[in-house]
Amino acid sequence: MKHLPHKTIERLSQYRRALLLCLEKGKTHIYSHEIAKIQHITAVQVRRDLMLIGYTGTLRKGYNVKELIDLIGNIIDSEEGINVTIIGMGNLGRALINYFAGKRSKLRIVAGFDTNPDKIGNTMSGVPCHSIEQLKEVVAAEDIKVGIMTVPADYAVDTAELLVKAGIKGILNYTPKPVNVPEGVYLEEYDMITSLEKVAFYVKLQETD
Amino acid sequence: MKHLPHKTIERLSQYRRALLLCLEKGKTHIYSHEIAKIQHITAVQVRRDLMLIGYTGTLRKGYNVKELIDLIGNIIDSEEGINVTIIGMGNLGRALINYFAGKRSKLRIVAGFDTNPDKIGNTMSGVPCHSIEQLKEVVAAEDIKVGIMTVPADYAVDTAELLVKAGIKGILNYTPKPVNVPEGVYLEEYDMITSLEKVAFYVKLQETD
DNA sequence: GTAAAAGTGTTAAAAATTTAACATTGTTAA
DNA sequence: TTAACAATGTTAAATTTTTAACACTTTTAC
Ligand SMILES: NC(=O)c1ccc[n+]([C@@H]2O[C@H](COP(=O)([O-])OP(=O)(O)OC[C@H]3O[C@@H](n4cnc5c(N)ncnc54)[C@H](O)[C@@H]3O)[C@@H](O)[C@H]2O)c1
Ligand SMILES: NC(=O)c1ccc[n+]([C@@H]2O[C@H](COP(=O)([O-])OP(=O)(O)OC[C@H]3O[C@@H](n4cnc5c(N)ncnc54)[C@H](O)[C@@H]3O)[C@@H](O)[C@H]2O)c1
Repeated sequence: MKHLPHKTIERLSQYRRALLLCLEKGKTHIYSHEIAKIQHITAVQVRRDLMLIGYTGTLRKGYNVKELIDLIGNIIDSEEGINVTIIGMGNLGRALINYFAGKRSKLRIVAGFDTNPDKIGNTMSGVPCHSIEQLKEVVAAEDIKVGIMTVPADYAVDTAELLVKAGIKGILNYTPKPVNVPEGVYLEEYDMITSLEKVAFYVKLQETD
Repeated sequence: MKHLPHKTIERLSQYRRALLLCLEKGKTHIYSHEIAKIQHITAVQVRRDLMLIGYTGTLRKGYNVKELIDLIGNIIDSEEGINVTIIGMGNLGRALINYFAGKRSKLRIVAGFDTNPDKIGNTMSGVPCHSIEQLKEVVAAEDIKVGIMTVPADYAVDTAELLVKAGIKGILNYTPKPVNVPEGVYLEEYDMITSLEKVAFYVKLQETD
């Protein structure tokens, strides 16, 4: 397996999420078309993705849920796991910490940062909130690789720069302000407004035919 | 203009966001390569998108920020605006209401719904919280077209069904549980875990070369 | 025992998206 | 005045992503 398409990476994460639910329900095997239905894609695409990662199901019984979960883990997780931090423990930051807690054993939110003195020193859902001043120090000490940005938009650019300087290798930016990172740092940005506008657009489109 | 690519729609929303910031800063014109830089894409792609919507800039001065904002609005917004509701006024729901409030004049969050009696009857950031029992009624009365789902994952499927039955035409699902909607209802799903796993994957990839 | 059915895996084709190439045109400066 | 420049707009090519086609294999039904 040399080079997985970006879209395949995303789907693998989604397949795993779906498979974990199946496992909970006691399902041991699953067909490509079942996965496809859940994800609103085609069975061919599922089979193709699995082909790319070299997984082969049992003919006529489909895929072994447990095996597949493990294989996807081998591919997208890093063995030792990855430590993550959240910058900006406001509404969204807190919601995210709460949401992520314990969701994936290989993704650990180990620290949060803020500038508000009332928040610094507290822990939220088990995650300690540090002063942003200590970013570099804590990132090094805790071997944090990924940062999630949930600071006010006006601080987005500065925060990204701080993260990069602290040695972070990946940034997930939830502020609506695009930031720049140097080569070697992976950046993902998401704005909920864009998603909502997209939905609104297609609703409008459907109405007017 | 017959058929805009899905990706172009997303980018138009992002261009507008960037342009609005420029406008605030008093910038009247902008070059394709400037927009491109902000969005981490190429200038060609920007020009191509604008070509698709039939906007023509002034040679050597670039694009008129105000004009372009208006044109993008004409394309992606609906004239009368669209009323939106949020189902599940918990951590994420509240954060979203707070975030969206007043962001786009054509996207109005006019109601929220919950099952928790302590929440029903209150308003949050000016948005009234109704009982989920009243969904159909309020959706009709307020002419709500789009629903954002932030209920616990276990209620996602039922909630989607309720929304469809109430006559909603577009759903933005932030629960990690994929749902199904009939033809004629536009569905967009987003799971933050997938984004985080993607970032983690590319960080790992970069480390191991 | 054999044919039909229902899966998987893979190669090939199609479609969507991005990138390149380049013609065109105001602007600037020698 | 005119050549160089730096931008846009557009057609064509390349790339990425999805979909189709189909060979193959086990199970099931008769
Ligand atoms: N709330 C949402 O649902 C939502 C959705 C999408 C995007 N966003 C974006 O996420 C960001 C946060 O939104 P929110 O609603 O949580 O806002 P918030 O004001 O509740 O939280 C921001 C937090 O960041 C802290 N902060 C401020 N400056 C900081 C700095 N320089 N370094 C570290 N921490 C700092 C503040 O003290 C606060 O705790 C905003 O950019 C917002 O646009 C929010
Ligand atoms: N918190 C996050 O950052 C985050 C991020 C991504 C996804 N999510 C997902 O979003 C959803 C909400 O997360 P949260 O952290 O806000 O949870 P939460 O428990 O804080 O909020 C859920 C809200 O939904 C209400 N509710 C429960 N059943 C309902 C029903 N049938 N109809 C209407 N309302 C109902 C609850 O009363 C509560 O107010 C979950 O599915 C979660 O997985 C959350």
